[in-house]
Amino acid sequence: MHRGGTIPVHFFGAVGYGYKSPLINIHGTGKSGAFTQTDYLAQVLKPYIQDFLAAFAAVLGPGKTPQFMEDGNSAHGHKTTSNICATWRTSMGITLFPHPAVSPDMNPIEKCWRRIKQALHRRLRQPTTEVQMVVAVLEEWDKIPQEWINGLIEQQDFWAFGLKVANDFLAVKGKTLRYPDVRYGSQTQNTDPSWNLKSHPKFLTKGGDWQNLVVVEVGSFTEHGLIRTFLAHLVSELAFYEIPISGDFKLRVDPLVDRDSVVRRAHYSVAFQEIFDDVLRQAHTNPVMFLFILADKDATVYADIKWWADCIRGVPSICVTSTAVQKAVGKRPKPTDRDLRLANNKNILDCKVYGNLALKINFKLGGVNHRLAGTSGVKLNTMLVGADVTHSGKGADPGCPSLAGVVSSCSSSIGKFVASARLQSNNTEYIEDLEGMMLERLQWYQSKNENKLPDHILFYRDGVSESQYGMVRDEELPQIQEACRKIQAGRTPRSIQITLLVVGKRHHTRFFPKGRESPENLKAGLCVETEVMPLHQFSFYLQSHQSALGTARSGHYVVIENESRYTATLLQETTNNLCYIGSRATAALSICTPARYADILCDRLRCYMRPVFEGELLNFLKNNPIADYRDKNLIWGTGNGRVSPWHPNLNDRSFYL
DNA sequence: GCACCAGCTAGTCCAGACTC
DNA sequence: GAGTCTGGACTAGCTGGTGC
Repeated sequence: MHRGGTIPVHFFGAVGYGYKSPLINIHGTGKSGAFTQTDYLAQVLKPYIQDFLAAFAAVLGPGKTPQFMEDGNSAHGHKTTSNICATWRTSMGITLFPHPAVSPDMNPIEKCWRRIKQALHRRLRQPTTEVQMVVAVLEEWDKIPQEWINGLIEQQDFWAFGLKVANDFLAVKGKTLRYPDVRYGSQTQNTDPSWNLKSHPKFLTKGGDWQNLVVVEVGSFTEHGLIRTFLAHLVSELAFYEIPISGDFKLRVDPLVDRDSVVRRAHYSVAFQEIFDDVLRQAHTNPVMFLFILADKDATVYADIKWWADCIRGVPSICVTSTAVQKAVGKRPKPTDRDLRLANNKNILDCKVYGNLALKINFKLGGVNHRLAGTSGVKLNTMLVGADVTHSGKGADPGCPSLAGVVSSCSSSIGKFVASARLQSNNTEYIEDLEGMMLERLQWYQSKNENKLPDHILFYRDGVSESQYGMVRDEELPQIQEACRKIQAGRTPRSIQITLLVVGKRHHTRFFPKGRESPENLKAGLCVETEVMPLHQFSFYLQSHQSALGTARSGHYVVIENESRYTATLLQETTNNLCYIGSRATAALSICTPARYADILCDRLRCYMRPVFEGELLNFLKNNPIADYRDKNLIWGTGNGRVSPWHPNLNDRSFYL
């Protein structure tokens, strides 16, 4: 349990009919005190659980076996049978009583935790230290009467109100949409929900050459031979895709991970600029792209690198952690010459790290990796759009702006998406300057299509809950329409037809195949549009991806506007097809690509604002207008008044992916 | 009628675990 | 490297109860 807002403490306890265990104070050793599988095994399972079960068995009497239930916390190790907790339980002959995910009401211990929290809230003198909190929780645990616990187990609240949980799931009819074929180079492949590059390793269009390869090691590596091997493999791999690399500049920057974010960001900015200037002096041309190899996985360093590369220098960048380097080198077969590799395709790209890096490198150099082989279902001359908003979260200035991002394509079939972004009022989900961003996107589309505007816009809005559908319809849709009117020189009626869908991933609807004893995920392409849908809403669930672990979550798509007059079937198939155009991986995404890209763009925007989120700039910025945030040197842009923060060099690139 | 509080819901971000 | 799922912590906003 965790008592939020004051002193965080963690406990383990067990209850049963006629039984209440001692309460054990436990401590997480993971990041920020997170409780890990190792902690659970060492602090709970090994020292206590057998005694608890034996004591409970004694209470139950002969012939009855205690049932042990855990919730779905990943530290309990339920996802595989080979982790340390599962292995230990198996070796001890302990079996688990099933507990449905996201169902705290199904577990009586949750009500005990709630009782303790409520009792602590009622105390006149609140604990002010961890020791006081531990003592207080133990006192409240002791006060819980066994009769009350027995009552929880006998009769749960929803039974008392006449509600019962059905023994069976609700049966719904679904349909399976076909996997679209994808095209790499000149080859068309019949795809599964995930595929690889072994049999079609040429990209659709090649990006530029990687001139002046600059490798920057951030931090100290004990094993330099490892990086040399990794780079040799990478160069060899890229040659296979006909992406030549010239130049070879390897440099190192000392990390400043423990310093405050302002000093740290300034340090990296100076160091990287020196490297850039040095390469320019020697090679007489600008570096095309930077490859950063990070000794440690550190989100703050990553944020500083991306801020410098995107906002200051305007150069594409790729970050690889030392873990990935080790993984890649360890798995890669011994390098052979290209002819041998061509003759022996099965040895190519057997390590996903090199393959994924090749994907990133090609599209960051301006290439296009693949496209759908047949028709996507998207209407002719359509601009695909994705939009999302992210908020500052805890720890930041209460007035810290939220960040809105929009991505768009220049055609309906190729997966290249470029972006616009804005700062906006704190914790505002509604996109305040959607009109301005849509105008930018339409102008870009026009510039790429011989001055023609799209006939249709297919707009996917991410991260909006059911209570906010009205906001999207009444406040965001009119902005999109206004942008269309403006770019058509005020012409009324507009000729650009808008179809707008809200995409939701965080809902509690799950689908399972009927008649299977062991639960397993349905195949990718599952579409459900009846039974569980509201009567007067044009919406559907679509599980576009194949989930290898856990219970697959379907995307929930709600149609807010349909000026392009898509039929339900066509919109479902189109949306499913659009899950296959993501450039970063060789797999169908769980939500359609424009929405996913908008989500990724917002993650990148958070990198730029990281010093504010870390609280370092609050003295300068607290409760200041958005313009002050926008113009501050070390965050959004460089204080030169740009609306989107990144360097104009990147306006035509999918640099944020 | 107003202020305050607690409880609840729904949302976000994050860490951890896992697979390809 | 990519992707996924899950639970925990935290927050905002709404609702209903209580006291003045």
